[in-house]
Amino acid sequence: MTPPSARSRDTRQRLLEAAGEVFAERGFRDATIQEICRRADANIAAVHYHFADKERLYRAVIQYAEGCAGDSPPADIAPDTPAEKRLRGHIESFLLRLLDEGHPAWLGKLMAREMSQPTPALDVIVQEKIRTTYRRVDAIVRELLGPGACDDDVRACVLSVQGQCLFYRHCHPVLTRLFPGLPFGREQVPGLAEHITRFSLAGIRAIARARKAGVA
Amino acid sequence: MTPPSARSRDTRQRLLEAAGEVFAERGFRDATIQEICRRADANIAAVHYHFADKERLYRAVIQYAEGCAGDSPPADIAPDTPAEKRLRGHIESFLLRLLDEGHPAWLGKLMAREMSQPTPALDVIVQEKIRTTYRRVDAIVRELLGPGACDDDVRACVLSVQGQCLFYRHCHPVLTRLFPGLPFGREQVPGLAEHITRFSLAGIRAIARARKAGVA
DNA sequence: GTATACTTCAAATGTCCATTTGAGAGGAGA
DNA sequence: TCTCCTCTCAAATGGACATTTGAAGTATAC
Repeated sequence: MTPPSARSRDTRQRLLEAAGEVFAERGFRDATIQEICRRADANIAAVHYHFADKERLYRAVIQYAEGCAGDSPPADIAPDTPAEKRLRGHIESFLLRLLDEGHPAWLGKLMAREMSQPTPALDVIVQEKIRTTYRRVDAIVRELLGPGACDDDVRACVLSVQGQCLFYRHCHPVLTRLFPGLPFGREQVPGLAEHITRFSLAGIRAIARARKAGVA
Repeated sequence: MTPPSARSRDTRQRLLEAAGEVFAERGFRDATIQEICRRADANIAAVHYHFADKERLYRAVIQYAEGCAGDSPPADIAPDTPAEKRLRGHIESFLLRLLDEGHPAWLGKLMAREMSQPTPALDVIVQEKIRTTYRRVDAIVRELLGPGACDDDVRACVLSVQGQCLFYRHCHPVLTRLFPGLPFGREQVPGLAEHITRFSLAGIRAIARARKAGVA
C-alpha cells in the first residue's frame, strides 16, 4: 500500500472540479463522463479508477462542495448584533453563494438543482447543510417576531425570506429572457439584498402585529 | 385522406396526458417513451406515428398544457376591486396552479422544471405565458406602490411576491424532508396565500415609504 | 536496479433507449 | 367484395454512453 501520490490527488481533484461544473450545468443525467474527463484533462477510465462509477463521483462532488463552502455564516458579524443587521447579513451572503459565478460557481447551481430535482444526495444535504442554514434564519426571525411568536408564523416568514433569495437562482433562465438587458449576477447582490431585507423586515413586522391583534 | 378518426384522437390525447405526467415527474431526459406508452396504454411506435419524435412530443405537451390552463386570471374578481384584494386573488390562484395535484397536476411541475432547467420550449413559454402573468402582477404592485414608483422598485417587488410563491413548488422536495410531518399541497393554499399576501403588502408599503423618503 | 503497488491509457463490451421497419387490423367508400 | 387509407403492433436497428479490461507507464521502498 502506497499512499496516494501527488499526481493521483491532482487528477482526483481536477475530476471533482470538472464534474462539479458539468453536473451543475447539465444535471446528473445529462452530464457525460466524457465531457467531465475532457475538462479535467483526464482519461475516461480515471473516473472509474478514482470513484468507481458516475453516481459515486456525484456523491463525492456533493461532499466536496459541502466542504468548500463551509457553513459560512457571515462570519464577520458579532453574535450580539441586532437582528435586523443579522438578517441583512444572512440575505447578502446567501444571495452571494447562490449567484456568485466565482470559484465554486457550480456550488449554488448544484444545490438549486438538488432542491427542485432531487437525487438521493438531497437527504444528506438537507441534514448537513440546509437544516443549519434554516436554524440560523429561524433564530433571527424568531427574535424579530418577538417572544409570543408561534412556530407556524416563524416558519412561514423564514420561507418567505429564503423564497425571495432562491428565486433569483431557480428562475435565472426566466429572468434573462424576461428582462434581456438586465444582469442578475454577483454585482447585483448588494442591491437585491437591500431590497429583500427591507421588504422582509416589513413583512415580518406585519406578521408580528397581526399575531398580536389576533391573540388579543 | 381520411380525417383523424376518434380512435386516433383518443390515442393522441392519452399520449399527451401520460407524457405530461411523466415529463413533469422525471424531466425530458429521464422520461422514457416506454413509460409514457405504458401509462397511455399505447404501443411504443404510437409516439412516433403521432408526434414524429420525443422532442416534438414534448413541444406538443407544452402547447397542450398552455391551452389547458387558460390564462386564468382569477376571473371572478372585478377589475375595479382594490389592489390589495387583487393581489390576494393572484397569489391564491397562482399557488393553486403550482401546488394543485388535480387534473393537469403536471402543469405546474412542468413549468417549474422549465424555469430552472430550460429546454428550447422555455422561450415560447416566457413569451406566451410568463410575460402575461408578470404584467398582471406588475399592474397590481404599481398601483400599490403609488404614482411615483420607479420601475426597479416595481420589478423587485413583483419578483419578491412571485419568489415566495414559486418557492413552495421549486423547493417542495426540500420542504418534505425538512418538515416531515407537514403537508404542502392544495389544502394549504389558503393559509399560505394569507401569509404571503400579508407579508408582501407590508413589504410593498415599506418600499413605497423608503422611496418617498429617499426622493424627498 | 528491481520489485511492487499505484496510476494512466486506448480499446473493447454491454446496456439502455429512441427510432425504424414491415406486417397487419379496422373501416369507409366504390 | 375489393381497395385504399388510417392506425396499431412486435420485433429489429442503431447510437450514445457507462463500465470493464488488460496492457503499459511511473513512482517509491528496499
